Amino acid sequence: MNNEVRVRIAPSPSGYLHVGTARMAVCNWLFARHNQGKFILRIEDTDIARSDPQMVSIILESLKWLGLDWDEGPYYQSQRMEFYKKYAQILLERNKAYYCYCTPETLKRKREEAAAKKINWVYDRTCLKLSEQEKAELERKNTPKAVRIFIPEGKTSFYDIVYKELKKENKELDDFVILRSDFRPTYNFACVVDDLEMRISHVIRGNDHIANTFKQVLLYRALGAEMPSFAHLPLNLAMDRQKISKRKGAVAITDYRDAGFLPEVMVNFLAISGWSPKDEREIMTREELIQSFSLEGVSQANPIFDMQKLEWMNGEYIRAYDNEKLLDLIIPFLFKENLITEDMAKKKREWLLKYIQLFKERAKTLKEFAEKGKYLFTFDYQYEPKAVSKTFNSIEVADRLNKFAERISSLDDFKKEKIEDALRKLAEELKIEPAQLIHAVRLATTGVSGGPPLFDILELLGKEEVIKRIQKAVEFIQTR
RNA sequence: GUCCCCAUCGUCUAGUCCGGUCCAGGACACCGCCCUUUCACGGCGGUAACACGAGUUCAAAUCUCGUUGGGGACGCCA
Repeated sequence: MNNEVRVRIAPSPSGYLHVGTARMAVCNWLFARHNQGKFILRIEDTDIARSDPQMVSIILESLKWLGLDWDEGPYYQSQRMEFYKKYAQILLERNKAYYCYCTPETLKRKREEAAAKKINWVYDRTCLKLSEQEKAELERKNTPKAVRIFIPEGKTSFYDIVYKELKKENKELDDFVILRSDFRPTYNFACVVDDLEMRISHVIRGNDHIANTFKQVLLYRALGAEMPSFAHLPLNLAMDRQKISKRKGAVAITDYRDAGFLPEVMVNFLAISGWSPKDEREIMTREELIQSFSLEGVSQANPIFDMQKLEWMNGEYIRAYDNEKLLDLIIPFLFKENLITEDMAKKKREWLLKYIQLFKERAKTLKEFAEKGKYLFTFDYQYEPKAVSKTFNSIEVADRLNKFAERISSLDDFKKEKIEDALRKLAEELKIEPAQLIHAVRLATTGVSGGPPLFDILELLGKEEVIKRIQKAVEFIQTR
């Protein structure tokens, strides 16, 4: 099984699961599932200072939430140090790498000097030119040393599934460090060693890694190893065409979860951002995505992350969702807003299902259920100022509301049809448009001017509550 | 400063490999109409793009070159 598809997602635990990383995870996962391959999770935590174990659990949680199950791992680079040492040793023995005794301070100074003169800096190979005597002397003094790869002359090229043939002159590259003076590997080296050891068949990652890939190809060559296939995917950008960052809105996948987006929407949306199935489909099930996904269909230009389209898609999914399942997803949001108690969640399930049905066509996110329908859960709602001046514009309105309250108090069966009958009849008697009364009642009982059909709302509120609310409004109008 | 990549409606894209079927198709957003007590949903319709300039060709969104614009990378970060 040498041609088994094995892909990986390799987040670094220096932050939450970024949407960009999540998109890469989605593409890798879809590619693995499409080809009946393996999806491997590897945590790139060689930078101890910037790695946080707590972040690891958030990343795992985020991947699970998205439903991107992995077949192997998580592997931790911090626990694989012997591999990196072993491979570095091989390169050293074959003279493909050499020790560098330069201090980071010296290198930084040289780099800055070069920048000041506006010249391109590559490592000047100071330590490659060291004589045996000089080396012995440095060794005797126990000078810290890093390991650098030796970049040969020539050019390096590789075939990218998305970008086709990519090449670069080796002189543009420098002898980069592969092992730090404390023996920890650098990113490019650890990445190659692990991809090799894990028998990764396809490296699918962001196009910001193209420059790294040249270095990695050189590493594979130096090791005499066979290379995986590469596919660099375009990067999602924020609306201003810059990289998505915290300042520009939600970056962590958990932020989207907390804002009320469905995991299947995130997967669907992330999948079709930068990739298209080539037909007119956009909303696709997980199975359809797996079935149609291919790296050949990935575009080369960086797509902008379109929040409005994400919201639209979330709304589409919500509308298509089964009410029972939807309710279970919404309940946590109701808790968070303190709209219901555990007890109510159990006992008022039927009522909550009706409420869900009413707001289903109006919500773009799960969170909106808790926001738009808030007035159903609390008596402590405010009247929209604009609607007040438009609808509660005379004392007459208070009289009409009182009359309506009287009418409904005599209703035995507080069902929407009956309520509607009562209201229309009253409007006729008062010689006003039913709409006029409807708007007044809506504002009185909900505090807002729009929303689901009024009679459904009233039925849901119940007779006593509606009457109480009308009284509240009447008092409000009278004291204006 | 050096290098790499990209370029179709405001946004995501189809078409580009294998030039003619494209006075460029779909979706989001926007606008209008219908439905309607409202807000939505839904239905119908509309505005809107081949970055620019050369070249090749009977014919170019599609091929070539240049310009411009955008993105990315240049660490003992990942």
